[in-house]
Amino acid sequence: MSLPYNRNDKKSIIDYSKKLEGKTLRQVCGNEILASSFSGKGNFGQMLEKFYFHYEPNSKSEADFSEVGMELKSTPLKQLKNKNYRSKERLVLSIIDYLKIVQQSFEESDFMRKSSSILLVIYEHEKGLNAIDTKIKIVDEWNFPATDLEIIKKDFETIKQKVLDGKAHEISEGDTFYLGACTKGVNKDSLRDQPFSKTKAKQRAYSLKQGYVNHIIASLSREPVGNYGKLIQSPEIAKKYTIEDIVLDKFKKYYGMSIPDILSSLKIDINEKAKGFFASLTKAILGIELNNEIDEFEKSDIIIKTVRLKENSLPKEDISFPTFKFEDIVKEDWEESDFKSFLDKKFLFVFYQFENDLLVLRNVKFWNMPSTDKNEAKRVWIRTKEIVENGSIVKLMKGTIRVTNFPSKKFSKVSHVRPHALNANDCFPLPIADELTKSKEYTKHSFWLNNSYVRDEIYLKS
DNA sequence: GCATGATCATGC
DNA sequence: GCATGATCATGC
Repeated sequence: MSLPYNRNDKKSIIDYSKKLEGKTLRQVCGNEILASSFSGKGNFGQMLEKFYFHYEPNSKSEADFSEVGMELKSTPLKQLKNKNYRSKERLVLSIIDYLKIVQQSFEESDFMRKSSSILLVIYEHEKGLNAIDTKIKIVDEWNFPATDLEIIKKDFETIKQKVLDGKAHEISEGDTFYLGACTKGVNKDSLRDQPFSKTKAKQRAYSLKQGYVNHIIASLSREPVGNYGKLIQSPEIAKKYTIEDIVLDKFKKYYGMSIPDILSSLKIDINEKAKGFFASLTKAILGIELNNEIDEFEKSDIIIKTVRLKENSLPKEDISFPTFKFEDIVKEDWEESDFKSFLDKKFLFVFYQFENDLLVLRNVKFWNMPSTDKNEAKRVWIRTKEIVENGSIVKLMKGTIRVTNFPSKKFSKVSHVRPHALNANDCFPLPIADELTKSKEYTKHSFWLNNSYVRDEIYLKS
């Protein structure tokens, strides 16, 4: 069958694909799709390959357009409340073969062979709309800039090293910066062999972090979504140093210094009372202009947490996460839960400690949660879900005092559940009315990391 | 002095 | 109007 494009000519493929922009699959190949077994309800990527590009969806180890080494990928956008578009999810690439990766260099890796050139079809996700009717917004080829590729190469080496250490089962997305190793499979529990351990490991795929996909979308649409300042100015620097090296190096100069001393040393004046004071101070130390975002952190989905330690080294506060909806948690599985997706990220902790009334910079740490502690967080999450499912939120203590059954600090050393609301009347609806109070709503709650956990496992751990 | 529940302040 | 990070109040 003759194709409407030439597989040996990259430009021909791109030109043909560009015709998708502004259209839906129904508009460009609706008749074929409706006549097929998909009947308009298939997965967007599969329909795109089969009915627009006319090849069978496959999971071969070569790129989809192997003749020109270009891989076809589609990815959804979501619209924010402020009408701006962002990537809805990470971009999942090829499966990581644990047996092969240990023998591959980055240059000859599956990642490079399949994903160094990507033809991206970016479409608008709308809840309830069939994939055949979603509007295609941007179509273009993506190649990684040299600096990003150096960072991705280091990410690849990090993943490879974990497999070499017999720790494929402990891999986490938070291990790396731009290139992640995300779980993948129909069954999330699907397990695979690894070469240097008898423990089976979850199947994982190379993936680009959601923040990195946002960066790609902004670049391709030529509509900058914000102003960015860079920590790394050239591929040569990216080759020589990791993001971690650079960040630690910038902070180290100020270890032991009080905030007023750091401010005067930086020769800047930031309002110490302002809400974003610590975020501004971090940017200033990193040499990023205050109205800019940190390019490398945005692309890496890094969460910065500033912690103020008391003189006895216990953080003054626990660390909160966004409130969860009671109606959502009962529908979620742990693997897909919002809480887990936070704990899978990479964190940058900045520790200050009180000395009398002054805060002194102690140190900074990149951190992501070890898998054993994630199991502990899972236990907290499951207990919370059970309580909401059973409608057993409130209980009586000593016959009169009302307390919640939610997992407290005593339940787990890692995490607990606590109110996070404007006041006690600031509520979310309950899927099942509370047995004791008969109420169909309850004060907004969120998951917190225990301050003692932050002290013992993040601050004090070398 | 800490755990738990409650609330505040800011900025988008 | 609400999310988010920060802080307060009380009782053990």
